[in-house]
Amino acid sequence: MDDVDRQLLAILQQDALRPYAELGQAVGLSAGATHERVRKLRERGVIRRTTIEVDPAAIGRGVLAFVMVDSTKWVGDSGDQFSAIPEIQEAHVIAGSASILVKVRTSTTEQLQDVLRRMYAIEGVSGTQATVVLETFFERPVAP
Amino acid sequence: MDDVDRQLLAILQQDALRPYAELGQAVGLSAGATHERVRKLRERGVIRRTTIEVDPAAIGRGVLAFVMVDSTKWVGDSGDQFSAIPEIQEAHVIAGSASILVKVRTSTTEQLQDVLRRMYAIEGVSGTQATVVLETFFERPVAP
DNA sequence: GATGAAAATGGTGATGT
DNA sequence: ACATCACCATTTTCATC
Repeated sequence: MDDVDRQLLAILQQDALRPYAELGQAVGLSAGATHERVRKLRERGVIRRTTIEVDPAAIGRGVLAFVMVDSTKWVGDSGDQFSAIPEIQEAHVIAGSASILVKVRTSTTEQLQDVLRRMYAIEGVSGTQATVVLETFFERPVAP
Repeated sequence: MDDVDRQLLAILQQDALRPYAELGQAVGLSAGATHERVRKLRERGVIRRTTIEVDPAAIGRGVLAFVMVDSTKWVGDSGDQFSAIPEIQEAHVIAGSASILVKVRTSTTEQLQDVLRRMYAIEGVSGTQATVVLETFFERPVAP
């Protein structure tokens, strides 16, 4: 993980389809050497996968909300329960007054309400506190 | 935006490097037609870009926190101020008691503290409430 | 590790239905 | 809007340094 690797990651985050020849030119390496670098980054798991960024509004997910989930029981291993709700994009165990923080995307606030209902059905969940997003300033990849 | 488009998006989210021939086979189209579909999805902005998913811990961003930011002034157009802090991965204007919610990734909690310090320097910011993530259940693309 | 070139593969565009 | 095909850029591998 030297500086060249970090540069490659930064470029690939912006456009993962750039030819190795161009990539190499940007970092001062041959296409072959660049290919080898990227291959190893994948192998080591630094690059988890190549994916596409989809506009949430275009696929009927225009409403974004963060929900703090309170619980009475230990919910540290109920990740699958949250994963079963497709509208939940992220779920984290947190330190603080609440237990779980989830990021939810729905098409309407009614559907958001329905997601809350389904979360209450999870064993141990005793409360939710939803925060609706009015405007997203930015969402970007982690800077290497 | 029919069902085929949604299928294509779902597959490409998992692996954006799948050949068009394979993609087409999965949805019952020729490689050429599939290529055309994907091209239009890009053109329409449904697909924003193809990118790589990087393991945060591997690039020294092992600490994840969500921070509620309180403010005394209107901060609805200070997105650039937050954007200037590279450790901030997301920033949203929210409804509720706080004004802004940001997602921060740092290598240490000391560095997290430093990010809070830099946020206080933003005009109008009057308080922060950080919630540190202990474990991430999952983070996944929005389901089409 | 990096290089450079050869071989395999998939992207791209024209044409026709 | 889709299928087929031909061409060319890119990926991928390998011998070499």
